[in-house]
Amino acid sequence: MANIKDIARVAGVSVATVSRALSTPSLVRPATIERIEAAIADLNYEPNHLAAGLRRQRSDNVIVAVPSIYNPFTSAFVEGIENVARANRMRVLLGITEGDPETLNKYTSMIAGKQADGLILLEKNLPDIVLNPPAKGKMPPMVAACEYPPDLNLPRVRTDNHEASALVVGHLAELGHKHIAAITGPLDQFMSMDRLSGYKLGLLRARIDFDEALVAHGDFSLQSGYDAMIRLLDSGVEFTAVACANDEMAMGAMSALQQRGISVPDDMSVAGFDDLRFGAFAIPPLTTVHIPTVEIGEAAMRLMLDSLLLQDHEGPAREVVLPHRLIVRQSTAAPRKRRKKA
Amino acid sequence: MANIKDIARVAGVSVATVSRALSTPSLVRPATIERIEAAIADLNYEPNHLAAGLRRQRSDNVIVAVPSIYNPFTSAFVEGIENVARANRMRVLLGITEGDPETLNKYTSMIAGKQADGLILLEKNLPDIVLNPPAKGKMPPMVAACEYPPDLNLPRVRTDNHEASALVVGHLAELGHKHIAAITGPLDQFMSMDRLSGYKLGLLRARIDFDEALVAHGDFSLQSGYDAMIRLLDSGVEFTAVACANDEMAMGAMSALQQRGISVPDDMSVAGFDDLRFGAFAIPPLTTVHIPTVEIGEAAMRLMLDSLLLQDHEGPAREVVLPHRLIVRQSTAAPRKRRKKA
DNA sequence: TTGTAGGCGTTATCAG
DNA sequence: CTGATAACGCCTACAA
Repeated sequence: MANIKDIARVAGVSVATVSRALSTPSLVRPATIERIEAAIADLNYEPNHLAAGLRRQRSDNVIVAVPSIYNPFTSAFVEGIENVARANRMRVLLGITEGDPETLNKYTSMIAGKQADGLILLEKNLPDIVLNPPAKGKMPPMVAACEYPPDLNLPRVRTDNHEASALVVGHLAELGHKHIAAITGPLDQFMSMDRLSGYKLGLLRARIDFDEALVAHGDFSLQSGYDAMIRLLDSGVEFTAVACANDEMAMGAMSALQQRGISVPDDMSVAGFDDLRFGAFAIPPLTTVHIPTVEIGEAAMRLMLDSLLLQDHEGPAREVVLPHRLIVRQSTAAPRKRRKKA
Repeated sequence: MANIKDIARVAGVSVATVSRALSTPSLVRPATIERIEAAIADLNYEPNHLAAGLRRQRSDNVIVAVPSIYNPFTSAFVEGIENVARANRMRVLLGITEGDPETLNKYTSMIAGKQADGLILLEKNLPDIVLNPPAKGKMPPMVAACEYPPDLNLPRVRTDNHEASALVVGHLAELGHKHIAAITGPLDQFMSMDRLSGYKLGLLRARIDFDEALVAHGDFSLQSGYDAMIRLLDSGVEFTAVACANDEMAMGAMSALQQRGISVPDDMSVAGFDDLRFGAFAIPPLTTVHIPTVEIGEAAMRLMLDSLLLQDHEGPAREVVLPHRLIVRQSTAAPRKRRKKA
């Protein structure tokens, strides 16, 4: 493979000039640039990114830490991140953790090892380095694109899960529902907790008492939504609506209802969260909260670019909150009069 | 940041020994290794991957080129690729192309530029370098994880879309359907063509005449499945079953049918393709063909690792074909007797 | 506007 | 088993 020296020789200039022609063309005479470009085309030269990176101490990669990418919710974030990265000559290194904290820690050390310049977190876990900060100024650039404890001083982008969840419950209450169940996500995630507390807030605003028996826990998967709905149904408590912590569980729940012969929305209203594309084509189409997932990814990557530009990553971190909005479709409706369930 | 020289000094050895201790510990006396490890822990040393890469002329990255990752089908592949990459100390660089051939070509030149060691293709397009091969031995390592023209000499992994599609149609015919429609993918993709020709093969085997009027074209999206079904319905042709080229379109089609008051499977059987998780929870649960998407990704990455080990990438390329299987759920059933549609 | 030269941090070769 | 040292290819003062 040709290198910068070869180009210099063929173009009859020094390597410095070639390097400048490539990175700061304004400093080089146009005629010289032309000769250099001809040589580059001739020799099929491609700058060695490893060598440049070693010299400049940066890899132009960001790691995205995500438990799994095999679901529409997280892959939307990643798509947004990649969009912005690509537009800024950076690359996205996929860091799948499978929820393992040790794997996550490896991603932070990859930054020290110059395999990447920063880390975007889409994970319930936090790397050790956040809890045990190293010497000042040694903190790797990090951005959080999901819910974390509020006292955490990290640039972050998110939506207001708390409010959004209350919004859904408000919608259900407005329709006239008095007994509104919830299917939550795994409670070791801040996002799930936020959505659950939003559910409680929604009840409070509607002056409906919270009833522990109406809360079932899932893990955000279709199957867990199905299972949670079956448990709710079998428990014998009365309810006419259910607010699910994401669309997948809502669709799982609808599947369970259909199997039990309970009609949505006539006998049961179901609401989701996230606005996956599948929800619009569910049967019936799913009422949900739109979360701008791709945009969150884009904003996260922009925050990362900012961090990379800044000298130190100390000081109060920026927080970007993106708007959600309720999307009412046909899976929610007013409850039937005096409906009783076995 | 500490470097190998610092470690060498603190441990009282030469840099060569440190390097060996890290990469080939068997060549170093255990006691020496211990001293080195102590120094590494002391100084919080992390090997500089850029420097190592420059020296060894490899980045330990693979690019995966994919039109978009924001859908369950492609993200499953990528998940599989990452799984195997991670287990082999390699990283996945996300290369989203948005279907743009120029972006794809950039990914091939990134290999020349040592940003990555190889390219895994999950794209309908082929990079120019495949069609205009450079000098012998200069071909970057590539693996195809999707359908391409059969004469293409690239290591590849796939399923038999042709047979699988015929299998679905066979299932429908066996149920007694005589008028089986098809909703295809975009016909500029080999995969769509394969699935379409499999549909024709299935008809042939069932001794059913092919009818152009029963074929509607989509683009693999939910919306396009919905639209295609509406077109089919509005065209006035008679049919009692539809084989869709993927699950998303099948679910879009079911949504259209529901809206038109046509019952699945009583009035219309619907079959999908891919076995997305959503299909199992669709209403009714979707009959489909299981494609081992994650496994295909894993196999593709293994093929890539093999390519990287081999000196030259010439000679006949390996092909791995993974098995599919029909999954019969409730969206398909025998047609109603003497059913007529307006 | 251009050239010279000293690293960036490793690995690998060659001696010992 | 260990050490000295020459690359790997580029960038960037500093000089001209």
